[in-house]
Amino acid sequence: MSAPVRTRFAPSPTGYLHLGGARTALFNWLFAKKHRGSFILRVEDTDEARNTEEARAAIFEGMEWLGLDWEGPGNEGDVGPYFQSERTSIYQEWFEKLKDADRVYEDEGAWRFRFDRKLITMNDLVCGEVSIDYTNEENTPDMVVRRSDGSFVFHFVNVVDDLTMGITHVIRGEDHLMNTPKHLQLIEAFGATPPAYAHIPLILNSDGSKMSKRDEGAAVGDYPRQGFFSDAVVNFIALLGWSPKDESEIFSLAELIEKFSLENINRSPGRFDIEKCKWVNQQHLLKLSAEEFSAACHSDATPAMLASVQEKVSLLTEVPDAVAFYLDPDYPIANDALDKVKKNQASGDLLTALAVTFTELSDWSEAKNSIGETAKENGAKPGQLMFPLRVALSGKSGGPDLEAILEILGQEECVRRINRCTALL
RNA sequence: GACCCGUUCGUCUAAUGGUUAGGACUCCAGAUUUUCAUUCUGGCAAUAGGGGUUCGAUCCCCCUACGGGUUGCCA
Repeated sequence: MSAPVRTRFAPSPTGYLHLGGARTALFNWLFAKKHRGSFILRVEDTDEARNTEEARAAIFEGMEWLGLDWEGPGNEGDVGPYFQSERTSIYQEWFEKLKDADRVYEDEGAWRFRFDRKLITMNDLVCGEVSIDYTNEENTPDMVVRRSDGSFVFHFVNVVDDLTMGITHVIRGEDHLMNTPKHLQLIEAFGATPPAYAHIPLILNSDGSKMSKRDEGAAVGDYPRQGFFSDAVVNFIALLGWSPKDESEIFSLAELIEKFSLENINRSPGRFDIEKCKWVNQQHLLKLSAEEFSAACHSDATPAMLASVQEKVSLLTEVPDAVAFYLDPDYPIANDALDKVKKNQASGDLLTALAVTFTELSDWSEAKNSIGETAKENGAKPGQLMFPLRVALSGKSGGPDLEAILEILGQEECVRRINRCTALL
């Protein structure tokens, strides 16, 4: 019988939540949920220069937006505090243990931890068995655990926190793989049992370079205003470095929990592809009910208008543009669309005839049928009239279904827009 | 430089010691939608290179190349 799973995400407040960090958080969260364990958020705010209120808020806001709930700040459990800045007495206490065991020594005011000079082998849940040779002091000099100003360094606090918080699984970026033997040495010196480790591959830019703050897609905080849906972003980053091993690709959070496992995490770094991310977003948008979609849009447009564009957009930010022609009676007709209409000499006459038909129509619900009839009466195929009509009504060559446009705009407005268009031909 | 990890279509990935190496995004072409940016069908496109082991390697081993990571009194 093993202890209940406890995972953690331990970001430092840098002012934004990195996409890679978000995925690390997600994997920890998924693993904890999957095993009905706890997911702890611990803020590594020991670097005072960057540690501001806003910097901390960016983490919480990002996590909330992604829908990852945590034990930690704002939702305290019994292993707090959850800010490293409030844990110095704990570090103090654990540092004494190292002193008592004679594993640290002073060096120019700082304290160094004396490594055991041997081969350290770790058994990573993702990377498998990896060994690092600590017999060579040149390559692995004793590390500073306490600075000359009295503060403790990352490796030390990270290990003490994981131990005192009862963390069972450390899932973190591969950039920490080489840190792990150091952590293992510390844990051994404390006489404690190490957690299981799983190092996940990094996320790179689409050109393979390291993703940093200013790169496209790097900051989770940018996604909402770019029109992404949180479930879609979660879905997309889950697929970067992890695979369900079948051909499914679109999942809800609940389905992800169900399917997730550490064994299915890859070893090689993945590149961020905004196009695929948009496509995943579109798939999630398509799954929403008309009500959910229109609520997500936060738009002044009517539900009918929004419903007509739901399957036409891949980002929420495309919605205002997609419905703009409904709301603006003077919505300009795009030049390229108008040029296409002009290509067919008959367009003008067809539209003029249709304006007459529409005006005389007593039952507006018959509008769509009357298009084909009008075309035939004028010796044309329905398609030759449909396209000019679309352009006349919406000002664009593509958009919602014509029947929806007809219905939403209404008889009078449709006639007016047709006449406005023929005047330009 | 040293050490560690990795390498399947442009990208995300699946698979197996024996497959026409599968799917998805993108792109292109058809279809259908009387309109369309939806949908459907089809197409382009990959096992980094060289050695082994083996009847047979994408898969196992070695070397090289390339990519990434670590090498702080940053986290």
